[in-house]
Amino acid sequence: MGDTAGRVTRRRLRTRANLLDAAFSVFAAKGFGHVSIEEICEAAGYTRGAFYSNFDGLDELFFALYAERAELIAEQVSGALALDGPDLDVTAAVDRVADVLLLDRDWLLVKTDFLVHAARDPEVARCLLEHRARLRRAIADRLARARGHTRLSAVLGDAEGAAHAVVAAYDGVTTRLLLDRDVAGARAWLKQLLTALLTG
Amino acid sequence: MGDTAGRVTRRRLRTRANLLDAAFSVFAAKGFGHVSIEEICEAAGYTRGAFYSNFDGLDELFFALYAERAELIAEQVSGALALDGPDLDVTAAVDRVADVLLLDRDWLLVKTDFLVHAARDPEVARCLLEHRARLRRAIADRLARARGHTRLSAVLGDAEGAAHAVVAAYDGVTTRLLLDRDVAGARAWLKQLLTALLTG
DNA sequence: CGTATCCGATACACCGGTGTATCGAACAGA
DNA sequence: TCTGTTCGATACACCGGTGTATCGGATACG
Repeated sequence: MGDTAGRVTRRRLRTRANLLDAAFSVFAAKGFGHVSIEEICEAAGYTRGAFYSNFDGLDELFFALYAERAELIAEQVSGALALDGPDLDVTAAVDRVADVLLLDRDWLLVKTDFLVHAARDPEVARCLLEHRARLRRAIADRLARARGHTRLSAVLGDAEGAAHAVVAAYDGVTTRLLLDRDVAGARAWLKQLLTALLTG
Repeated sequence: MGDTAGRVTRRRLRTRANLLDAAFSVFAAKGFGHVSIEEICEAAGYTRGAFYSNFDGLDELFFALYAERAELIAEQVSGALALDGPDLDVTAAVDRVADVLLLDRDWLLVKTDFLVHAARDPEVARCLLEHRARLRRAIADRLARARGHTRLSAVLGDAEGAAHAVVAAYDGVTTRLLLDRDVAGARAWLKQLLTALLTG
């Protein structure tokens, strides 16, 4: 915590990372709120001593965990969006983004847990909203670049509106995937939905 | 539980209902998984004795609670769909349904908690999927009836596909509403999305 | 190497929730 | 009103997780 000027400490980083990894699995399996600190420590092969030395409590760990993974995903999405030249068709980008977004069911589980958490804590909600806004902006930019080629549906308004729709579609498909566990189907369905929305 | 042939019991029904009502508020406020049996009892004005006399545990109560409310919503939606004659335009139905679906934030919170729960328990998931399928069928029927008037977007396929899209849009907007708490905005946005999807 | 520092394991006291068994009060039916 | 049954309050034993304080071994650095 109080990193006033402490030594660099190599071991600490490893155990912290191990705890985070273990926590991810446990959270995905049982859900935040049904997980004890001890469970995580056991899964990681440490004792509570290690935990309290690295985190203030479950909430902080959960938040750190989410932030870490969310950042990772965001980078992947940005990468997938920026991949082709300035004026290729949207459908290719849609394919790549859909593949990235619906990669890992465990991540969707944790993400949804975090959503539920944020829904009850305005502070956390603001943070999540900001993160989503960043993603949305990336999408909107990409859509704007493609405007010359594919006319966007007029009902959705500008690129910002269309980006909102894309995110909504993603969230909707996520819900379905959480229930039926059909990743391939979800991807196909997401692509179809996005196509319907963007090339309407 | 073991209602072999017990007397009709009038008081029991009231306390059970009271417990369910209180549980709804508590679950909405804190989220399943952060709620103790005692909290619910306290909120309802009973002791654990009453609770264990009516339910086997938290899970059963939560399930009963969800089933009760979900049934209620389903009826309201069916009503909103059936309201007009056999061949009015979809937009009116869309308006009414959107108003019904995004009525109560607390319900969305509990519903999402339940989703998260179902996502980790195939048994529960099957039940939820069935419930969703029933709703979807009602929507598909309604859309099929309107087909003569408004041509459905070809990308979505038949009425079933379109109904899937409607549900996905609803889920997506729900997510957003959970975060920004803007009910009016969410409704407007849902209507816009559905319009874009159905009249594309 | 030596050593000052850091990290994480161990032990301890504590608390809140759980589930059950029991008993008095409320209630339906005659 | 009387009575047998049901409901729910109370009391009890119990457990699992929490957070802290302490200590020995690991680690970076001179």
